Amino acid sequence: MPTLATPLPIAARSDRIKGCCQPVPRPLPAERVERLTAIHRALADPMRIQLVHILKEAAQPVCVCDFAAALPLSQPTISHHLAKLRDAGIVVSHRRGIWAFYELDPGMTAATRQAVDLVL
Amino acid sequence: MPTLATPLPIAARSDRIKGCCQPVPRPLPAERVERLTAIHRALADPMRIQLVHILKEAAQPVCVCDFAAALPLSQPTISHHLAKLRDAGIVVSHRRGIWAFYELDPGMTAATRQAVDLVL
DNA sequence: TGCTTCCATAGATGGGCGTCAATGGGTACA
DNA sequence: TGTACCCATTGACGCCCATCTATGGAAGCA
Repeated sequence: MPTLATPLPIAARSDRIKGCCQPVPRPLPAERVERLTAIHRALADPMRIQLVHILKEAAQPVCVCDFAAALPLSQPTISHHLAKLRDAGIVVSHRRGIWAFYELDPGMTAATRQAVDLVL
Repeated sequence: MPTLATPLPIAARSDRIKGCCQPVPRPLPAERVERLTAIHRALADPMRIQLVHILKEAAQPVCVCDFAAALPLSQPTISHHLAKLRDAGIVVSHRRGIWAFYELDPGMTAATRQAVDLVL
């Protein structure tokens, strides 16, 4: 039962059942954890960071072909990353003719917005 | 050469070399991208989110055995996650006797701090 | 010294993820 | 109708990661 102030002998843990030092706070709800994890997982890739950076700098929605011109990735891979960002609620897409344009989701969650703000 | 205002015919792309729509901003420096990716990758796991949550709630440094009591993970796995958080500059550890205590890194980067603030 | 306890590391394993080539669907233009 | 072009999806491959069991190192106590 180690204590920062007065560490007790190891043997003095007769009342110990689980843990040893301090009571642990109630864990975060699973749903909340899942949302936080999803946000970070979506941004835990260098190429997706670059995609978000491009979208933050752009004044207008960005065509997929421009992402392909800016990054050393094949077109399917870029499409894959953009889909990940869309599933995470970070970007939205709309087609115009044969082209697909992406922009940061205006209805982004506050937490998501705060995570995106880190990209700069 | 699609434009949002006045989309041009596909054939009208005689000057196209790479890309088609708008000029893309200069990509973020590789070092900056690496740092951002590392922060998000460190938090892109549900158990590490819980670890950070416990540390945010705790008034004192937390013993490893308390993490083990709070989470449904084996002790080596918890040690593994704590090492990941330490490598990311999120937590620091110090031993006291046979125990190891962890706390949020007081010298955390501003960006890291902002990411940790999301956990609640 | 020997025993116990706590924590970290090593090795192994299964699953998830990033990437590409190939393919398909859909739109524009002749 | 046919052709060219853009984008998304699929399948495959390789790598990283989360997890466990087993082991080792370090400190306290008898």
